Amino acid sequence: MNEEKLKFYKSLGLKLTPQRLAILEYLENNRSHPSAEDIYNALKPRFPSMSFATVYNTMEVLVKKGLVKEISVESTRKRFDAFTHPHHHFFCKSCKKVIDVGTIKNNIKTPEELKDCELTEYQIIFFGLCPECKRKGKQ
Amino acid sequence: MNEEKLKFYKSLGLKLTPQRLAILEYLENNRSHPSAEDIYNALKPRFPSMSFATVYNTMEVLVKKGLVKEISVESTRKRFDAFTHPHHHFFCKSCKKVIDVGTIKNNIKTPEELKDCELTEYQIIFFGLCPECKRKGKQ
DNA sequence: TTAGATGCAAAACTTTTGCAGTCAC
DNA sequence: GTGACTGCAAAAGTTTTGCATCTAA
Repeated sequence: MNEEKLKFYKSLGLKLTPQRLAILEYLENNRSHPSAEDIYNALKPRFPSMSFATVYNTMEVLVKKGLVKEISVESTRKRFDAFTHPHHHFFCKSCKKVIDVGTIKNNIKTPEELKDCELTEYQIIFFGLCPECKRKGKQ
Repeated sequence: MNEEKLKFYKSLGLKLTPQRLAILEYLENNRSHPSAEDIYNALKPRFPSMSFATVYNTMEVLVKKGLVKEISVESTRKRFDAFTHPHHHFFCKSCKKVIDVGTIKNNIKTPEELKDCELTEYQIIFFGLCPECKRKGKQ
């Protein structure tokens, strides 16, 4: 990880432990929208003593700092997304893969039903089968 | 529940046990997008012996028959929606309430990234604070 | 009569919590 | 040195599973 990034992370008030750096590095090079377990498994070889508590704690901090988003594609576990530019998602019902989708051209207006709400964002999630699962005839 | 509905449910091949009828009735008059526990708690008084297994089993069947949808607004538990006309959702980050939103006027085109996928549907979820939580200054 | 549903309990899976020890700053 | 982080283990919350019993059709 380069100096600039390290400075940036420190400027956010993050205490940069080896575990956190490893998580940040893993997320940087990753568009797979990993679950907590994915992160844990990926880092286990380098940090055999690392615990789930550390993963969850770190992810909570990163979400608070705005570096990571939780996405609600699966209804029974969290998936994390470190690509924070506005975009949307596709979720494969068969293999649970998530694919990034660029922003939608036509702007979506605030619906009438929500005029008294305080809106912070919206997500669009497409569902179906990814190319691989489609080809394999999954459903 | 009227005759017509009963016939309709039977025509789907549903075995209509008292518990199932109660769940169907509960869902019919309900736009709160209940969790499994909400359903369980609502029916417990009438069916003190009912179990979670029955709730989950029934919901699985109803989802398969297309009478109910699972919605992914929370990432740690399922929420069910028995209103099957096309629509979208708002999720209050504070009180977890879900509000129905009508379909969006401008059609959303299939994104280029997904041209090789088999798409079955898309969901739009708005996030923020509902009017009550906004007024109370929640966050 | 019987395929399929129920109820119960145990297990599985994911996330959260408390706390003692440790470490980045 | 100190506040924040880590690791561990236990607990909490949700969903799934196996199986004996029961029941709607």
